[in-house]
Parts: sequence; C-alpha cells; structure tokens
Amino acid sequence: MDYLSGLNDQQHKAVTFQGGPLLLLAGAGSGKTRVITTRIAYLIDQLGFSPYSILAVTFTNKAAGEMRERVNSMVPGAENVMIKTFHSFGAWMLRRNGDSLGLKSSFTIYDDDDVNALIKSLVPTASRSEIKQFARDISRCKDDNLSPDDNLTHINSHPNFNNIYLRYEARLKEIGNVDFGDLISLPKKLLSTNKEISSRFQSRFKVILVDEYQDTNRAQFELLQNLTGEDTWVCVVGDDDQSIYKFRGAEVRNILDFDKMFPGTQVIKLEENYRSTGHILSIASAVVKNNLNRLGKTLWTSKGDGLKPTIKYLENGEAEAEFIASKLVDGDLNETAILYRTNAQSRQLESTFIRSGIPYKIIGTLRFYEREEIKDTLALLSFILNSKDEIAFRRVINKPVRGIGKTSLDKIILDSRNYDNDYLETILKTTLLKGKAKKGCTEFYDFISELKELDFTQDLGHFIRRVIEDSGLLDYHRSQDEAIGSGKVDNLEELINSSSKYSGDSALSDFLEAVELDQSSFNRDDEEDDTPKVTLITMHNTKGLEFDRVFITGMENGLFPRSEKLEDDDELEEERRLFYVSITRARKELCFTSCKSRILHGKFIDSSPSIFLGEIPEDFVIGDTPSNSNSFTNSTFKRGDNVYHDDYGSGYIIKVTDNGKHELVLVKFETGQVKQFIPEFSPLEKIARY
DNA sequence: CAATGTCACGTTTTT
DNA sequence: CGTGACATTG
Repeated sequence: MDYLSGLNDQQHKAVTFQGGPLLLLAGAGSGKTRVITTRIAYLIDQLGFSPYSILAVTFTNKAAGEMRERVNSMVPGAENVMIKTFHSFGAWMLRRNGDSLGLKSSFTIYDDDDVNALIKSLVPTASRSEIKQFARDISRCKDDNLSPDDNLTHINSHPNFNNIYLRYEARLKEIGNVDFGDLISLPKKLLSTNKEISSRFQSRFKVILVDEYQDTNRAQFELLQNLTGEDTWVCVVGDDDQSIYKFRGAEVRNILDFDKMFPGTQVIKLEENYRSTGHILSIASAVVKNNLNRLGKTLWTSKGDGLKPTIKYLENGEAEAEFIASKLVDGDLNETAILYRTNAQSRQLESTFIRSGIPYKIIGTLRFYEREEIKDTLALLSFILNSKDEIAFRRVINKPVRGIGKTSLDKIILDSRNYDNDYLETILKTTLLKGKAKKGCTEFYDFISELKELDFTQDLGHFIRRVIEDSGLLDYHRSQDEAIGSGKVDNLEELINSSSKYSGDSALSDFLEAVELDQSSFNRDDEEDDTPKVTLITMHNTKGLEFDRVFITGMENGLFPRSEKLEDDDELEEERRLFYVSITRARKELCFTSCKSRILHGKFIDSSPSIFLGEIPEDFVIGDTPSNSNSFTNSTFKRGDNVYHDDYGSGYIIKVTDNGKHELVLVKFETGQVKQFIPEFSPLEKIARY
C-alpha cells in the first residue's frame, strides 16, 4: 500500500471513499490524476474489485494512456481495467452491439471534413460557410441528444435545418458510417432502449470514473446515466473553473448540478495546489472569483509567494514577439510556453523566432490525419471496407487521375441508386460511361477488388503498402514531393509503420478508428533531436500541461476576451475560465503581454488592454504603466473600454460605430442595461483601471 | 486536365 | 495577410 503514502487528507479521503456517487472537485495542479489512478489501484487491491469491472473514461487518448501506465505500475492485473475516451468507449460498444442499429462492426468514423463533404452533397447550392454552419449545428444537436424531430430553432433557425439534419442522418445510415456525435448518442440510445444490453453493461461495470467531467456534454451525461445502475460506484472528477469547451457542446451544468442529478452525492474538494507558487495562484483565484456560475473553491499552496508575475505593454505584435524573444535568451526553453488565444497569432512569433534563431515547436496545428496524402489513403482503406461510402469514393475515384471528371462522377452517383448505393458495383455495371471514364472505372474496379481479396489480418502494413502502390497514390505523391519538396511519402511511410501493431480480423477497422480518434499516437514526434525548444500553443491546448515559465500573449480586448464574448455573461465567464486555465499552467514565472495594435486579417487593429488585466490585483503583479505605450490618453472610445455615465453608472463598451457624422458607442452597464451614445454629446467618461 | 486566376473567408476544437 | 475552394483558361 505504498501508493497511499504521501496523499493529503482530502486526496486520501477521495481514494478510499466507498460507494457512490462521488464528485471530486479537483483544482488545477491538485494531483487529480494521481487520485484517480490511486483510487483504481485501491479498489482492486484493497476492496477486491475485479479490474474487469472498472471503467475509467477520459477525454483524450493521451490522458487514457498516462492513466493506464500509472495504474499498471501500481497493482498487478490492472491491464484489464477499461480505460478509454468517451468516444473510443462508444465505438467499442457500437462495434459489438450496433447491429440492431444497422451498423456493421467494421463501420468507419467520419471526421469533420467528411461531414462537410456529405452535407455539401445534400445541399450543393449552399455556400462554404453555410455548410460549415450546418455541420457545426448538427454536431451541436448530437451533443445535446436532439433529433431532427425536435424543435431546433435555438440551435439553427434556418427553415430547412431540421430537414437537412434529417436527410443527413438518413444518408449516414444508408452509407453505414457514423460521425463523432454518434459515438456517444447511439450507445446511449442502445442502453436506453434495450434492456438486455443495459443490464449486461450495468452488471459488468461496477465502478465508473469520469475525468474532466466539466467538459462533458449533455449526451455524455445521459450515456453515463444509462451506464450507471443502482449499485454502480460512479465517481466524476473535474474542475468547474476549467470548463472551456462550451463551443463544442460542453455543459458546465453537468458538474454544477451533479449532486442534483445523482442524489446522495459526496463532494470532496482538492484545493492544495502542488504546481504553482503563491502569487500565481493568488492571481488565478482573484480572476476566477469574478465568475458567478461556479461552485467555489480556493487553491492554496505551501510553497512561498515566488516571483511576482509581470505585465508588459507593447506597441504591436512585432514588438511583442521581440520582447518575448529577448526574454528567452535565458531560462530553459523546454520549460517555457507561449500561449495565445488564436492560432493565427503564432505566425508573428514564429517569424521572429526564426530570425533570432530560437528553436520552437508548435502544438496542435495540423493533425496527422488531416494531411492530404493520409486522407487519400484512409479514404481508400475506408472504401475497401465499405463500398457504399460516397465520401471516400468521391475522394479516391479520380486520384490519381483516371479520366473520371465531374460529369462522369455525377453519372455514377446518379446511377448508384440502381445498385443499392454501392459504388463499386455501380462502376462495374453502369452503362452511362464511355471512353476514358469507362476505362478508368474498370481500372479502379480491378485493383480495388483485387485488394479486397488480400488478407490484411497478418500484416496490415504490407497491405496498406499494396493499397497505395496499386492505386497509384504512392507515385502520385512521390511526384508531388519532387515538384514541391513536400514530405508526403515520408508521411505515408509513417502511416504504414504505425499500422504494424494491428492484426486480426478487425485490424483494418481498428487501425482506421485509431487514426480517426487518437491522433496522439500518430503525431510524429520528430523530437529525436533534443534541442530545447520553446512551446507555442493555444490556451485551449494547454489544458493538463504545465511549464516553469509561461507567457500569456495578446491580452487585448477583442482578442482575449474576444469581442463577441463581451456581450454575453456566460460567454465572458468561459473566456475568464480560459484565462484561469492559462494562468495555472505556470509553475514559477508568468508574464502577460498586451499590444496597442496588431495586424488582424491584414489590417491594423487598435485595441485596449484586456479587461482581464484589470482583474489582477496590483499587489501580486509588476505592471509597467500602460502610459508608456497603450494608454487611455487619446480621447476616442474603444471596444472594451470601461466607462462611467452619470445616469447609468459604470459599464464597458461593446461596440464602436460611426453614423457618418458622429462616433457611436454601445455600452453595457453593470445594471445589465445596454445603451447607445454619441460620446460627443453624452456625459460619458472613460475610467482607467490600470 | 493542369495551370492559373479569383473570391470568400477568417475563434477556440482533447473527440 | 494567407489560405483554400472554385472557376476559367489554354
């Protein structure tokens, strides 16, 4: 029981708690993962639970992998604990139980691009942004477990939205594939409609642990509810202050209301922080206290105050990048991260770092499976598994060029209705094609049917190599490489290498699922060279990470918080949580930078210092006075400025416009009122808060 | 069918 | 400004 030593009282209580439901509110850096893994070990080792009866759900495969490793090292037999993400759990369940929903065990999972393409095929006249909007909103419906029959006007008020959603669902079913949302909503549907399945699952999983519970959505909550039987020990772990994925359907209310949804809930708070020094924590606490919708906990540390964080005001993005570059000359680059709100901000940092010879790595921009050559190969593999997959078919039929242009493709799609929507059968039998197109289809048919006969259960890597060779994709991308010096063939080799660990009947669909759901294992770490590198990363992507030294850049109204968020309290609170997450990444050193102006979409945009900077108590921070660069000395009003009005009190500016004659400002007051003024004629004053 | 031009678009995104 | 999807050319 070595693993119990060194736990603090609250951690110990959480680890050894018997029964359920249990809500573990674990602040940033409070040893959350350690508690979950130790609890699993304790349940097996001391309370006699079979590893087989324990399910632990995480949000990322990376987290799942780390958890598995730690549990395995604590108790023997722990390999049988099921540790999966919500999505991979859903996929696992559907592959075994999805036949009643018309799903084959080899179904493939459509990613966002595939979904867009499918919607485009349903609504060909819609613009790109409309397609994206429909895709996003359909996904949102699935997050909320809403069907096309429900009233969806609050999600998308387009008169045809329900119909598009309905046709989307029908088409997806016809094809026999699923999207990300289905991986949650369909298992939930199975459990709630099929008594046999639900009792089977409830009797298997006696213990369910859910990590990052604050970022679960409605559908995931309902899935959890359906997995939880009378005697299930359910334990959720999370931090309401770190809920930052509302835009993806995450529902903070899940954690705020957990005790109401699961009566008799025991709540344990982990508030001792083992990561950051005092001043950093004080800032984090002071900032997040401005949120009303929170359960409320206060982090503390037995470490000293540490260094005071600093605020640096700069003229523009270039100056910001140079300032940071100048600070990077000392200190460990591997232990330094530069955080920004939007990916676009990385560009300026990159070019400055290249110029100054500072090694860096960017986290999370282009994902492995989103690369063209990888998508091509995956589409080909998907099509081999499912020749009804229209999206995959469209992608690969004429790549490399086989003389099948748009006209021929339209004919094939049209005629496929006569062949049970099976595109392989269609191109063999259709009589609508002639000449080059007909020849190309025959060629395509021949190598696909040949590949379908091959055995991939022994050596998947060899099989995939055959696929990219026979299809001509390898030659195609090799010539691309020669033309523009891209490393596409290398990526294909990487894909083949990573496939080698899959074998057996389901090797191919397992592999496709892994690529789709777990990009972490394919994110090529070309970290072979051990040059220390500074990390460039979005605020969202930093969750779960920590660094000795953190720079939080772009602390400007309009950028962070983003301007739209100023108008909605909930949205503003979410941005503030993102700020809180960002602050709590730092162990020892923290620096905020704010620019007076920056280039956005090719234009210079002026902005004022983020309202969030004003929430940092002066005692804990060294700020250079904004007067040396972006100050309030000029008289024009800017978005985000704090103002005072004789009649309405204090508030801040939501929007600045111009009616041709006068400047107009829209102000939101603390009373909640929103009013428009012409500052020239109104008793409206700016209040400096810095 | 490839090359070249034009236009729209532009948060965050563990799955 | 930079990107990527589509249209227009030769």
